[in-house]
Amino acid sequence: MPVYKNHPLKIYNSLSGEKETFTPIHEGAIGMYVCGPTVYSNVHLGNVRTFMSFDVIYRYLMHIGYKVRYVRNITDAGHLTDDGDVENDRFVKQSKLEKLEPMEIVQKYSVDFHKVLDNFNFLPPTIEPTATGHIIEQIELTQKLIDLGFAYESNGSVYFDVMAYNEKGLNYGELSNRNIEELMANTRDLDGQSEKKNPQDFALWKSASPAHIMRWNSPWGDGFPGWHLECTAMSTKYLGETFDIHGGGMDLKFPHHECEIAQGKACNGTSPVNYWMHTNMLTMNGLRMSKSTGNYILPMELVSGENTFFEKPFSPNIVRFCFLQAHYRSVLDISNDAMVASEKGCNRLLESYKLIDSLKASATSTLDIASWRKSCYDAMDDDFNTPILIAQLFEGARFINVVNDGKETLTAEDIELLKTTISSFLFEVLGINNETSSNGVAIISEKLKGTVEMLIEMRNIARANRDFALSDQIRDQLISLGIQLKDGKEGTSFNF
RNA sequence: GGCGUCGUGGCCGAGCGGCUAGGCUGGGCUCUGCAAAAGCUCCUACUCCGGUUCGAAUCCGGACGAUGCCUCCA
Repeated sequence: MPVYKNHPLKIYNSLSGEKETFTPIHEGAIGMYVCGPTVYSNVHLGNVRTFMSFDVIYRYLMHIGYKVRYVRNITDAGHLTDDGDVENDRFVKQSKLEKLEPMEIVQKYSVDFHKVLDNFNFLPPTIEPTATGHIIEQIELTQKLIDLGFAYESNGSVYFDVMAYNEKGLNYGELSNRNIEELMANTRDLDGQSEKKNPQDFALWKSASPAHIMRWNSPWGDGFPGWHLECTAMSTKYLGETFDIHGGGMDLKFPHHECEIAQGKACNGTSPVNYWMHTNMLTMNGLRMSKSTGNYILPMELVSGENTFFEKPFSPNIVRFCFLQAHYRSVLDISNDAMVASEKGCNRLLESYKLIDSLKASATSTLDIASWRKSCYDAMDDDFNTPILIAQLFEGARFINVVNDGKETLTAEDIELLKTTISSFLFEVLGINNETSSNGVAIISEKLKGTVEMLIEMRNIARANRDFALSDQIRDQLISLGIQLKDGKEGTSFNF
């Protein structure tokens, strides 16, 4: 029997507003689509949190035996800053600012995006399609929507007709709980909206002015695709007309995901997605991060320490651990205190794990490892509750420590079970990197290691001679260099 | 104004009708030449006001306060 059979997954579905028992369309296989970044600037830390949530979801689904096709797109065209103004193409705007070609902007920030994700130990998606690579599919979809009476052409642009959609008994607004009449009443008039029949109509294809560099030929003249359409085009192509999971940030719910549902239903008559998942926002020091207010930090600035918000650098491992200590549907606030707390906690987990191979097996176990292991799975099966999983891992760390102290006993089989459970959840599922040292710095040099060992030896001689002034001097000077000596029963060891 | 979400101990953060996570900080203990580090251990909170219930942080109503979306945004 496949492993996932033992794991009745519950997923909170944004569409119904309830936790639902997860049933994939195809036995044993899952199609998952997550809206990727628009590569016109550096990835936002909040972006990292969203993608990290889905990274862990992807990892867990595979861990319990599912075959997962994970599609995460890259938006490299068509994302306007203002739907009404063609000249607000993000890429064109940014290319003028940086004096680069639009595709140089795309390349620059795609590279940045992947670099950050590598640093944070992300698994790559199985397919990472780009909008510009799917222009033909988007043109075809646009044509289909026109043919079916869901879209109209106007001045070389094509818009989705929200009223026509609603008149056919389909319900625009079902995901975000919006009422179309109220939407109309509350929409501000924007410049350039005149070519739309209705302010709620959204662009499927945008006509490009002669000055516009990013342009493709279409039945309606030169132009570029609308943002909402690319996700429908790519998800349909790689995952089918209806697929299992679609994810993204909370703020994409409306209008982006709402539009995807409308496009999918209009084209295929069925809702494109069975389970909608939305991650919540990340705040810093209690405030929303935004460039304009200055409450803003780049992922790599957090790692390098080159910023004014945090007193020290934090390794990607610690950031990952911190993010996963909150549930993906909750707002998470990061601050110096929160990061320091995460660093200590994460290190405690990692340090205890190092002891597991030296644990002595006993004839009987006084701890119930099997039921503890089950509670780890229960946590993840309940809408991917990583905070509870982490709490359980701390319980596992305690098990190691009390057995190590001889206060409890474990059989060899239970020790092995404890080890594989911690390692599969901590490293494989949560994606914590076990290769780095406690503060995330890569392996120290042999020379430095030898030097510190020599100093420890000299200090031990001083201690044997009761020359505590000298021994304490060695200890204190090393600590001021960031090298922590640890006197234990087995001698002295050290930590960076 | 419309549609949502949320308010938990010093801090972060789960839980979401009874059994009251976890981390950090702080106290105690063990270890130690003394420390540090580490380990064990202790510290019972749910914005306010009503209501439902044998029983509410958890459900319902209201107030207040935060916050997201409604215009690009993870």
